[in-house]
Amino acid sequence: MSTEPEVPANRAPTLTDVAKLAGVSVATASKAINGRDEVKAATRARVLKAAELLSFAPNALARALLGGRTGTVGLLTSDLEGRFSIPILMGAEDAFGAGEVSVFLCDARGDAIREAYHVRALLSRRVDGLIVVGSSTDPRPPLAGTIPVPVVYVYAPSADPGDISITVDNVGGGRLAVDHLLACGRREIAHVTGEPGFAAARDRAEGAAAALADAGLSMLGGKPYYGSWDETWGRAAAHIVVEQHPEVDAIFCGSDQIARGVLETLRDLGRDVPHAISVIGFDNWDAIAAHSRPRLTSIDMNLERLGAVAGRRLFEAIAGAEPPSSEQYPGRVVMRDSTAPAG
Amino acid sequence: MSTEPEVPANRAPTLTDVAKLAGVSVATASKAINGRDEVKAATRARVLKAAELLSFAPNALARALLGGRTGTVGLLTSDLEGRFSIPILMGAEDAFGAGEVSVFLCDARGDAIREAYHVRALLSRRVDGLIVVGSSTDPRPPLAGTIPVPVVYVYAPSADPGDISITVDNVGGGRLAVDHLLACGRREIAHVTGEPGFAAARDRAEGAAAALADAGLSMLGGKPYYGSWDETWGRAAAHIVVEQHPEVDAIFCGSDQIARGVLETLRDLGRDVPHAISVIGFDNWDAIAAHSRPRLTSIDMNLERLGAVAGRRLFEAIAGAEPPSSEQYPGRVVMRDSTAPAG
DNA sequence: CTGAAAGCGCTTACAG
DNA sequence: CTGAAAGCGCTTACAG
Repeated sequence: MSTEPEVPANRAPTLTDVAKLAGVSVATASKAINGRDEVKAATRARVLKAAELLSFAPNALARALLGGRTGTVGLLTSDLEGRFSIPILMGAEDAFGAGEVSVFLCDARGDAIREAYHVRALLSRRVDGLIVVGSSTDPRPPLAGTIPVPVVYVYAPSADPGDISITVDNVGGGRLAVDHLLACGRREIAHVTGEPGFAAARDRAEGAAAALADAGLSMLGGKPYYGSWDETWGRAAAHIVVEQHPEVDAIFCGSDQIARGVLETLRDLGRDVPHAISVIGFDNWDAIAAHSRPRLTSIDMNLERLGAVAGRRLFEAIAGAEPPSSEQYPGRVVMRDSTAPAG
Repeated sequence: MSTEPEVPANRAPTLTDVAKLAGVSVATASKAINGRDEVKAATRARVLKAAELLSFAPNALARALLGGRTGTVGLLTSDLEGRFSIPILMGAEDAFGAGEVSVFLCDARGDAIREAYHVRALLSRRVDGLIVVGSSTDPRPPLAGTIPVPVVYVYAPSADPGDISITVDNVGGGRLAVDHLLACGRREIAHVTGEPGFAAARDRAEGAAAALADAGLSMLGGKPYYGSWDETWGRAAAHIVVEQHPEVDAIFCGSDQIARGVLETLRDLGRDVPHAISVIGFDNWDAIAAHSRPRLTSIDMNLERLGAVAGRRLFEAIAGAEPPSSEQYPGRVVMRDSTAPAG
């Protein structure tokens, strides 16, 4: 007849194949491979060599079927395009990737139906937990239905205060920006920002106002210049501010794109940035901030850390730890060349 | 004694629970749930109601253990940060998400060790296939080791021509850009681009040169102005080009960031864009292209489609179709305000 | 049309 | 120290 190969070519080698090749039972092979210490050294060596020979990789599905835990989590984003999701996602992936956890990525595209569909699929794959990444800092509705595994919301908090949400401290971020300008000796500070419909805009403005109040000052014009998040508004707003308040010596912008527009207009007007007028942005978006003239000082919200924290909290919750409560994280100032003491 | 609940509270309901509640065998419950037609309508109804009642979701792991296929694929990126990966990833996620396939996301961070580690993990989770997303268009080494499932490389081709690679046609993209400028009646065309160490730079330049040659023209200065991919180089290069070739009437830029810098310098110099000089970029990066002055015409490489194609090809390969061969996809011109006929 | 039995690849008490 | 047996949750021939 034909020669009988130890292992059929067309399928992944199983523990049975390894055991056969090593001349032991599957039970023993299992113990050897998993480093249990009730195995004679010589036996273990034989098993490991056999596994090596067959490039055996234990079937994680079979394992999961037993253990209860699968070592997988779902990462649910509502908007991959938005650049805020990406660093968060990287942070989370990193927090897990270091361990034994694999991450399912699902983009709901901002659609509740798609989201529900994805959740269903993830649950049927028996993920150990879920991370929900929002695309704005506004609260979002909690996941529909009863979710039998821990869930951590990140960036956008869940509207249900009972849920675990890891968010950015935008009020603190606004404070940070203004405190930096104050440290540069600025007193006549305007705030140009995005749409007031966004919590991010309102929160940053609130923080800015509070920092100014603490210094006995108020915002130039008495309130923020609300508009949109882009450069076009930044350019227009700079014209308005300079005209209405020629004494302006600093502008805190709600985004780097706005700041970029402000910078361009100030350049067109021949204003000296950073000395006559200092400008600080928000987001620390490298592509925008690192190549403007001058290069833009900005607030970085440490989104990658945020993702990593979310990953760790989920991990803890899965491990059955005390359900962690919600947390807010502050940002930091990244100095470039658009802010400096008056000179 | 105590009341006996139909299902213990603390674990996911199983098919056995459903069967018990419906008063049938697990075999019958399975058939009912899977829509096999050897089940009496009334029985099926009872089973479905029971499943509904328990919010039963079939355990995908157990299913996969049988069927051979898991309905999962691995998406291996080398650099999530790079903005090229994201649209590709969205396209792929979309191609799969529509079906029954879930996607594992792994970021190797450009590290071969991490990559090997992730591949190992994915294989032990028995993914049905792998998509490898590169971060530049330069060929990359194929995955190490023997991979027992289909692999599709996207954006960066595998260095092994026997592998399936889905890539962007950068030569064609360079052609497209120059053809557009020629259509605008331009004849004195310079090419400012990034580092010559990148295949993307060389390929686009090659396409540009070919299109010019076809029109009986050659590049202003005889060759591309190579530099770096950022705005700073764009600004510097524009000065150089204008000085060396005052007759310049169009500049093809190897990236939108370069183009943005070029635009700024031309503005500083008082040159009328698009009429005196037309400028076209590459990448169609909205944040950069849509807010410049004037807004930038650019080549879009349709990366999301690229990802979707990769997803479909992998799908076909998994289904056992003829191993698809490698493919290259052209881009398209996205008109904004920086190119126009001379006026 | 329905159900008892075998089996997917593994791990874990439990004997020996 | 080693192995036979049961079982994780499901599906699929095979009887009835």
